Amino acid sequence: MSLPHAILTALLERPSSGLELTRRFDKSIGYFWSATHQQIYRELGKLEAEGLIRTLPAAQPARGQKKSYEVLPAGRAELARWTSATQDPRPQRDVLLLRLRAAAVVGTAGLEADLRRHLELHQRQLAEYQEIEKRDFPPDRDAPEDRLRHLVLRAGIDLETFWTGWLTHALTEFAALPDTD
Amino acid sequence: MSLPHAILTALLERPSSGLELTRRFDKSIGYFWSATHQQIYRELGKLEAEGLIRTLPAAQPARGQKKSYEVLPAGRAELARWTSATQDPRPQRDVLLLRLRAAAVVGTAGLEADLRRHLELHQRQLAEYQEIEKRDFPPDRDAPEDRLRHLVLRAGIDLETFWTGWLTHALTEFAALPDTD
DNA sequence: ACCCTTTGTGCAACTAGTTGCACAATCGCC
DNA sequence: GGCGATTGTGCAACTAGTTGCACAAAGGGT
Repeated sequence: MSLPHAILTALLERPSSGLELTRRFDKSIGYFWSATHQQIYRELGKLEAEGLIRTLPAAQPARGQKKSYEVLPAGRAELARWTSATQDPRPQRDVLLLRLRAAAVVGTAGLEADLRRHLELHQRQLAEYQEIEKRDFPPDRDAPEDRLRHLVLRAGIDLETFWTGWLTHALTEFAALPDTD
Repeated sequence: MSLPHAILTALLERPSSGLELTRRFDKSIGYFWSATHQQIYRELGKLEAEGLIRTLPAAQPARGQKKSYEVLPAGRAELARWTSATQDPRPQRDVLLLRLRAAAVVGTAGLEADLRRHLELHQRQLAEYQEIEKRDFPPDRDAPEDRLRHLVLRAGIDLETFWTGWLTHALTEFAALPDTD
């Protein structure tokens, strides 16, 4: 049950229309919570029905007509409740590790190329994060919200650093492996 | 579409019944792919219907009667195909990071306790992995499958190391923060 | 005036994963 | 020999996320 809360957070940061939200999910928010525009529209409908958000004044009713939403007090309260409630981490699921384990049984043929591709993707992502860090978090900034946002970005950077490191190591291991087929 | 392949891998490592699979998913496999017994039984049924696995000889038909499965050649082929096929990483989703971002907007009240709890969980997990590493991967072992399995375990260890480190850092940041409510 | 692209909203159907429950066999024990 | 715990299999209903498509409005070019 996290998508509605992701949307509430985004709308609190800035009231937006469905498409604007979609774009923001493709960028910053999507770094740790992704969603398609279909999901977002559906969820906006629900949130409005529940009275947690509402459309901004200049409300055109028509389809294909821009419609912006803002968060109501009830929405903010719900978000605060959710943020502070204890939650268990959701179960791990990582396809790549699963494939590696499968490769131990059926052979590593073909896997190396995809590892290389993943490495590139993670390197690119890491570079992007570091760019953002340089741009948005110069060493002097330290308002509380900035510190929190920076913390989140650090998690992203450290995670990508882990993946690039691990994948690099995995590839050198692969090079040393006999060609199991 | 990874659960069937996780099951195929597990069955290739050792033919098992539904409940045995469930236990193994709770342990080693569950470290990067988790599933409930209900999911597993359902999937076993599908895999059998598709001709990728079959029940072992001493087949009791009755309910509440143990039933073991083994992988058929078609199943092994499918697993090999899947392992080597290129796949995009699935979208990131991390609730804790999302909550932190929400906290930047609605305040950090209550979050700290849960961060502490998560830290403990990750520390415990890390200790468990390190235990396994010491037990199962003494420095001399290096058959190809062992190297691959070790690689997977290293990923687990490094990930947990990242999380404990990051959470520790997050908690010191929290301590320095004014009490936003 | 017409068409094509972009922007924007949305429904429907499907796949994957979760939760809650039911029920059969077996084993130990009192 | 009946009773409760454990082992084992499974269905049904639900929630979350994905994929494929439809359609309306606005702007730009020719």
